[in-house]
Amino acid sequence: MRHSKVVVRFAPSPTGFLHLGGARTALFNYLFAKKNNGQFILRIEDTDLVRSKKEFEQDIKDSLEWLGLKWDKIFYQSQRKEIYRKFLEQLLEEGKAFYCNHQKRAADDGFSGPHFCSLRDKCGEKPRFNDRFIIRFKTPRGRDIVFNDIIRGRITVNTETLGDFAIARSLKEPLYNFAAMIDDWQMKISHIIRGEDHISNTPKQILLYEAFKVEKLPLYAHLPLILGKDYSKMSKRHGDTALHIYKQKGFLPEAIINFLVFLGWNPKNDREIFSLQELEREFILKDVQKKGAIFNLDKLLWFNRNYIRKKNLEELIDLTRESFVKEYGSKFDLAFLARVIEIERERANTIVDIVKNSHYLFRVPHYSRDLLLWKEMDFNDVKRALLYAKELINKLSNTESDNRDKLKEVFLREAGIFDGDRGRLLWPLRVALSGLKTSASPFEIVYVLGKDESLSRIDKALAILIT
RNA sequence: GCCCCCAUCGUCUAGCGGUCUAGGACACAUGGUUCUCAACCAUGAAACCCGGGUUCGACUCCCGGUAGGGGCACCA
Repeated sequence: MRHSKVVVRFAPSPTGFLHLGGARTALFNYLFAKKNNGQFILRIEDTDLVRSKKEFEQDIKDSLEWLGLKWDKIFYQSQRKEIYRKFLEQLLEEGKAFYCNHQKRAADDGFSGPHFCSLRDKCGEKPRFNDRFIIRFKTPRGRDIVFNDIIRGRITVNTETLGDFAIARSLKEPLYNFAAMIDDWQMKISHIIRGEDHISNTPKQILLYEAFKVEKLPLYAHLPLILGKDYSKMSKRHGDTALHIYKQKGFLPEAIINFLVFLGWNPKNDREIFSLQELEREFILKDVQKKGAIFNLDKLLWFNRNYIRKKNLEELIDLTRESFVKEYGSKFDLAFLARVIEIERERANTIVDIVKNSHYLFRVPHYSRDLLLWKEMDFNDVKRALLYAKELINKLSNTESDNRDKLKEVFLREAGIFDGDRGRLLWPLRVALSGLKTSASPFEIVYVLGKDESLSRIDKALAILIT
């Protein structure tokens, strides 16, 4: 089988931050390109001067880079005005497009639907300069436009439902359907992979290809949308949609990628964890689902936990160091930080959790003395336990207190003598050290805090007991 | 209103006419492990939208309903 070169594009308009849906569209394009040794183009569709913002463009590029989706080329529609103008003039000259000065159609009170303009047959006529004219495509009437969607199969749309759609405000201001088609054509895009919300644009763009007598049309694949919990198109009211928010909340790009690709695609076996590199090999476009998928935060968190566990300590330090400094100041050394992360990573869903949950390791905790009580213990029991713990820690050699496994072994063994209920030693000790109902184990905390700080916190606990 | 798309556990999904007493993952429940939390292990509850066909046989094919989604701009 002969294949011409695969070229795909992700074509966002910089009118908002890159959101999850856009990220997934970009991902599928990227994966398809990689899988087929093709090219992945990023095309910034900034023809709408009013709504397009530099800030959003930057956010899109930053987010894509963060995810690791590198583009091979980048284009800006705002820099291609001359190209659009040339083709617009051609269409006008050939009588395939016409000027129209009809008012914007009201969409508020009941749709009148697409329409065919009464001016469509007066093609050659130049507008008088004091009228406001736009350029419409002269849509052929009563024809079925058929295309074969890679994931949906045959889709048929009759041109009667299209009407004479607008293709430009003026020769200098092309509109979406026109600019996108010209670019897809000129950039030799082989596969157009985009959201389901573009299905209705596809026949319009096909009509334009035909108008220019283009022989080889791109293939289309329309992705299902990401839905909110109530099944409607995901939007702000379903929670965060902008990708940078997820970065900020401590999600790893690996987790986002893995999660996003599984919203609609799977390898048809039980495996769920895939790196981007693995996906580049495994991804099969036609296997993507037709049905929209609901965004499920729990599953994302599960992926994220997975990838946090896969990270080595150095990587996690790099990822969190800045946040730690911001949160707790810079008065700690790297060795200490490494230990903090080592014990807190196990409980973290996000890398922000690692930072936030280790508060008690940086600050001396405050708590009420009742928290020190384990089951039927009274304060005398607590006191005995804490004094015993003090003794234990004092006896610890430096090599012992620096060894996580050794500490665990010692504490677990010693705790065993407390009437067979280790909680009688470990609970009060853990609370004395952490001030928390839930935290890492006391021996892990000793490992992080060291002997001196641990002893000092136990003394504080003993002091609370007396008051 | 018109057009298009779509339909398996709560969610993401496997299934491509008999192997389905419908499999996995997340979430949930119970038990185990355990100083707490997390993790881990075991177990459990949980689905083929409805109605017609086709067929010896339909979750799987066809048609029709219904539900859901998307689109219908001088936005992209």
